[in-house]
Amino acid sequence: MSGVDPNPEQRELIEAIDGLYLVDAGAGTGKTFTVTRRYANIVAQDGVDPEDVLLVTFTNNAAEEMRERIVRHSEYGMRELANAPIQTFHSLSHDLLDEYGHDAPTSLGIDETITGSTRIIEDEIIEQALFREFIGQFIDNHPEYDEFFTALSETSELLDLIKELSAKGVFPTADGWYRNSESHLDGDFEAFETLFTDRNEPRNGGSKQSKLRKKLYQYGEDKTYLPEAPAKWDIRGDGKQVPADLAERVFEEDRAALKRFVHDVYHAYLAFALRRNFLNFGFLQLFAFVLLCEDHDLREQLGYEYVMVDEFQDSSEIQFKLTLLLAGTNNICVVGDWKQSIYSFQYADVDNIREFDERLERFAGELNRDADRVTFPTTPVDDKQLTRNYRSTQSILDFSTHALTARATKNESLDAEAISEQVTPLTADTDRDDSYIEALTSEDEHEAILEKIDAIVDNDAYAVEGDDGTYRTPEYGDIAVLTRTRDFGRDLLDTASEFGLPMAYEGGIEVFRTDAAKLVLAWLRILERDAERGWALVLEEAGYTIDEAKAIIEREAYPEAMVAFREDLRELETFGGVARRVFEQYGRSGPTADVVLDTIQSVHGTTTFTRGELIRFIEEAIADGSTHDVDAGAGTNAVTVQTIHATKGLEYPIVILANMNANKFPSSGGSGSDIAYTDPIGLRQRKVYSEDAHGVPHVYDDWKTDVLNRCLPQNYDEERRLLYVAVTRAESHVVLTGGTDPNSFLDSLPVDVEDIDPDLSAFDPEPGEHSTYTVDIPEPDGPASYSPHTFIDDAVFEGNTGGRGMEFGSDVHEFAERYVLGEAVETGDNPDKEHVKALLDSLEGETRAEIDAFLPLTVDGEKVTIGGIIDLLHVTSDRVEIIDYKTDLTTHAEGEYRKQLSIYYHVVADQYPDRSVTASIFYTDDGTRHNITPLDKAALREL
DNA sequence: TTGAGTCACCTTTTT
DNA sequence: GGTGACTCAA
Repeated sequence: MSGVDPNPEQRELIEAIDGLYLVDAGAGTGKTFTVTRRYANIVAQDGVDPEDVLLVTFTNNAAEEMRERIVRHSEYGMRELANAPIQTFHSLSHDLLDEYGHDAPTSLGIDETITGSTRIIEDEIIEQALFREFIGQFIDNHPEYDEFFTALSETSELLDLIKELSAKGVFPTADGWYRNSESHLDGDFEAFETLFTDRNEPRNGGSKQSKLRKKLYQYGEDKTYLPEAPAKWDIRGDGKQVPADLAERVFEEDRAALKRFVHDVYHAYLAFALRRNFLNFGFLQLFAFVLLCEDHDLREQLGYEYVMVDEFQDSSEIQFKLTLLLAGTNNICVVGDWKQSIYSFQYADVDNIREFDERLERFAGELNRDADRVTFPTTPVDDKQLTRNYRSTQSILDFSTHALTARATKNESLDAEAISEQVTPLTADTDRDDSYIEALTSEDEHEAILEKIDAIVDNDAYAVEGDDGTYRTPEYGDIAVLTRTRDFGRDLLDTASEFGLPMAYEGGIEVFRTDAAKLVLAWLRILERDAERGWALVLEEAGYTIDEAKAIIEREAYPEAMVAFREDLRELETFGGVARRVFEQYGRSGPTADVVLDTIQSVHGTTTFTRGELIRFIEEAIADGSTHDVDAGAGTNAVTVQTIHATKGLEYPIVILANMNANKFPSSGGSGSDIAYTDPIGLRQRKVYSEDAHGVPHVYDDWKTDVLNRCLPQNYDEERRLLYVAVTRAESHVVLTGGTDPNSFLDSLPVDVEDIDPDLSAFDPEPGEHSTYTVDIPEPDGPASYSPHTFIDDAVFEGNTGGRGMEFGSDVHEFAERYVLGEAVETGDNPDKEHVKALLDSLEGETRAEIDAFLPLTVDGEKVTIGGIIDLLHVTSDRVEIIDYKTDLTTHAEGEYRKQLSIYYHVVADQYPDRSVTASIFYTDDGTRHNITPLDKAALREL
């Protein structure tokens, strides 16, 4: 980092405070230093207070850091700056809506209000659940859109689309689209045609077919088109190119109905969210934007005298526009580095910074169309650069620029010259340059990395700069292993632990997707009900073939040692104990096992989960891929492992960029595309709906969509920027590593790749400090009035068991089904099965079952068959509660559930005439419970 | 040697 | 859905 005095470039920026500035601040150029000094300089003026200066960051941590550093270098203290607008776009939007936004929704024709109690939904999983609830109701209320829903494979695609639209400033009003945002939905044919033509150029001087024609070879493969779809030969033509008029044929399509559908879903979801008193991050900005657009007085009153936006390459389109609405003068300074834009999946738009001038002009024009909203001149924009790098050596900086032109695939054509022209070269501040830049591949990449780390540590040749500027030999804590994927980091961590090398993972980890967690889950399932899925995994782990395992499970002739182990486990009192014992048995002692253990212990420590509930918790965690934050304890001398995304903004003396493997990095398909205006933003009907001769709905693929998708080129620019970010984290040395199938980045970077055969037989790392972990456990779902013991999935809870529940797994369900179907099935002394059998036997009338429907019931003397078994029947001495757990409203609608529960209600009420019977649906995702007023028998018969 | 067609393999990041 | 290794033909 730069010293106390700014360098000339920095000084120039610190002192240039009036006017429009676009600052290209490369990695390690002292950006935060400069921004905080500039802020101090601005507020040092007479008549300028911190309230007049808006400083936007992208994370709350960054905002706090800014605040602290400003305090150190300005006359203002922490107290005076506590309320200064140094914050993220999201928290700023939140504050604005809190104070002024009560009626903002009316501008979009929504009669709901935003209040101080409106929650911000941060957890994606929770929002998905709310959206599912919403969409279930929407489907019920809008039968006219059935055909669109039939054509969707996942309704969650709609949520993704809505979030993307809100990030791009496309909002629905009561009967149309806000301002001119509809144009985004139609796409830009000219831009599309340019792409199309480019991709349709024949190659090798005209002798080779165009990329597009080759791509269209697969046209129609694994697809079902309607008969009017053109044939493959018609699409591809017979020359080297695809017929030029294909662009028009696939682009021109009447999307009016589709737009109406998206509009209505979008608008209804906004209303639903407000009615349910929540907003997501995107909607926060959406309403803040609407508020600032509509309320001219507020905007003028608010208009900041100075605005600075840090990390501008991470901003989205709506955030750019918010910046313009928030600025009262042209004293705007945006600081960033397009080369470090790696968050497109969070709707960051790299063109905000790359094409700043053009966008500024255009956005200001759009905002000023019907009123003077941007009252300051948008030119001239003064470009500034920070080019002195205080982090890395010159050879690392030079190497890093090659990352931006590295080929992502073997045959990728990219205009290296054009890219290089956009790169502002950085100059290292240090004269010293004895950097190693190396690359290695190995059949065992993990072990090769360990060997390399061992070779680096305490090796004078890899000296690193110490705090005092002198050079010293490196230790574990100087090294970071960066990877594209979490998976690789996690596995590497386990290998390191196996060999005793101190290493710590930092960031979110999918604890329950680890092998260790899956082993614990398997044994829990075995303990619970000798579940097949548990035994299968355990037997496979022990080396049995699939056929052998099947035979063992079939005959329930489990290996003796395993049965003995199971009985051992049964003796243990806590789940933590079970997990620990399983890890001992399997020799799992690595950090991943520790995290799993910690997580399980805290789950059990903070709640009173039953074993079945714990199983379900783990199953859900696996399905969600939910992550738990893992942090290395401060001050530990261990190698750090992180994903590249997690490492942004940090620096390490030595960087090992691992997992340079095909299909992993770059990931297949690249990371998001830059095609915002040519693409009609996902607004393509993928499939067409019709009915066959029997009236059965059929879903067809839409040939135009298929072709259109193939016209859009793959874009690996962001993957290259990731590579760039990784390399520029390094201060002194860089090592790239790959496995047996290295990626083409390795081929095209100017570095020799050595294939090595690691030998760790004599490996004896110094003992380092192993890190400790903290694990965040989510609160369990469920209403407070219910003890977790009543949450028994697939269970019948009998009063006469004295309050103890029994849990039925899928094998019990299967038993129930086959029993009803009249198959000869044995309960095998399984108490659960006997219990179910008793229940089924107790039902009056002839039982019958159909495929996928296995609990036969009699209502009013008539046989009724319904699919699915009720989740919980809670029987006590004076009441019976019927509870059905739902997480998913997409397949059924609430009305359907009401019908099902009503049937149960009558059956149960008949069986227990002396007790009060209630029926309710419990939505496990948001923990709400809805009581169902049962339909009466006459109404049921109608149905 | 070059190009068209065919086929097996793999699929992420998180404020 | 995309890549790259493969086969076969010119």
